[in-house]
Amino acid sequence: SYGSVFTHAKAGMENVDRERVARVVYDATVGTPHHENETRKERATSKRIAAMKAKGQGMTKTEWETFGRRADERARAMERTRSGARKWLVVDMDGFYAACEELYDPALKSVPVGVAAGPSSVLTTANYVARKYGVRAAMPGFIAKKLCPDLVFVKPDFKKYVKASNESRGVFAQYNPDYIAGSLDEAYIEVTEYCEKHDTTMEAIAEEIRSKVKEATGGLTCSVGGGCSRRLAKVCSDFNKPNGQYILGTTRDDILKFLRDLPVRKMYGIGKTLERILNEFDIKTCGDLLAKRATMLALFTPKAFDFLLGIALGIGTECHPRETPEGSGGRKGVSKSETFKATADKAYLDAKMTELATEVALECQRLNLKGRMVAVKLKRSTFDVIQRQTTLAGPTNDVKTIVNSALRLMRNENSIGANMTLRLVGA
DNA sequence: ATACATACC
DNA sequence: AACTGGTATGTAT
Repeated sequence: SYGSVFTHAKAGMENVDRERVARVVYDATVGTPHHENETRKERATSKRIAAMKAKGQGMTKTEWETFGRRADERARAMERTRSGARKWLVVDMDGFYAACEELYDPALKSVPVGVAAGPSSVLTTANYVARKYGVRAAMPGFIAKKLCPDLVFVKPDFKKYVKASNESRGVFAQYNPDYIAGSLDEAYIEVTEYCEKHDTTMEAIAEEIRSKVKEATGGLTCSVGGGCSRRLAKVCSDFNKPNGQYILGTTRDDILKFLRDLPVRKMYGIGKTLERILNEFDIKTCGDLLAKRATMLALFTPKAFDFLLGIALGIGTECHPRETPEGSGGRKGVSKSETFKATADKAYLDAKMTELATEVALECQRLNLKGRMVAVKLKRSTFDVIQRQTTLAGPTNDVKTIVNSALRLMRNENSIGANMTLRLVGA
């Protein structure tokens, strides 16, 4: 499991000794509750795969032919929506948090750095020196330390990141004030109009943005991808990372050529589990995905099929999310959760839940939002997650209502298993 | 509507 | 010994 999470290609990790990383990670974790839980989840995925395979094997030749025809029809229908008229850029800062820290302490540039709240919590970023050892974001600190004993831990300091983020956003706004901020270190910018107006190209703008961002932030580098949809621009932003750019042509031919040998895992939305499932059906690249469209139609849900076919053809929403009904809405949820030393102490858990649910209510009030549903998340010492939710009479952001609902949901579970030991609660 | 899994940064 | 936190969305019932 860890193998596929921690060793799959990430910028700066091309020459990593994957075997060593897999071994170190395994040795450090085998037998732990977390590892047991991962194994349990893997077995669930295996079951899912087995069911899909059985379904496929149970189908007659005629049924397969029908799926083949219908998959072709769907592909033709999707082709009719291909336009290629828009120009999207995605800007992604390189090793953002770590790079920000290096800005304030240049000595960090030459040593392996991991940004994490503490030496045993999870890394938010690793600098490129650390990545050579296989250390990367999302890796627990104690494993990172095993891979790279000289790793220097730096605590995250969001003030630095917000400042740099705002500086970079000042640059994006010059090209389109309606850019979409993904996170602090990522943005989607539509430059169709800008290219028209200034008679320029995505390539030229990408160069400009990279140099202006470096200037505005006092030295941070970023990578830029370009294409006719957000999805394609996004993959391209990773193609020449760090401090690089890649602009994909906008014709069908350019796109299919690019996708043919591109591993499916590179695409936004395909993670470790879906990659594993697809691999089981001999689908490794986006080209394979297109070739096996009949299999996908037969075995995946309609939504999943549309998603995968869109990836295979390189067709995705080219418009701004505000132009679609779904994208026009604002925020959909507010939550707070906290991990602590596993305990069954009801008084402690009650107090924690009260504290977190209160914060959620106050955050809703601050944002002027009301919710219709309260959900709690409990994580047992065994790492399995329990989620319970309740629908309220009407939208609210009242502290008492939210706290009481959350407590009731948690107590319901607690009364079932008297020995429930939790390591996280959230609302 | 509810429970839970997956994915992203 | 030790594996986050926040948000969104998909799947299954």
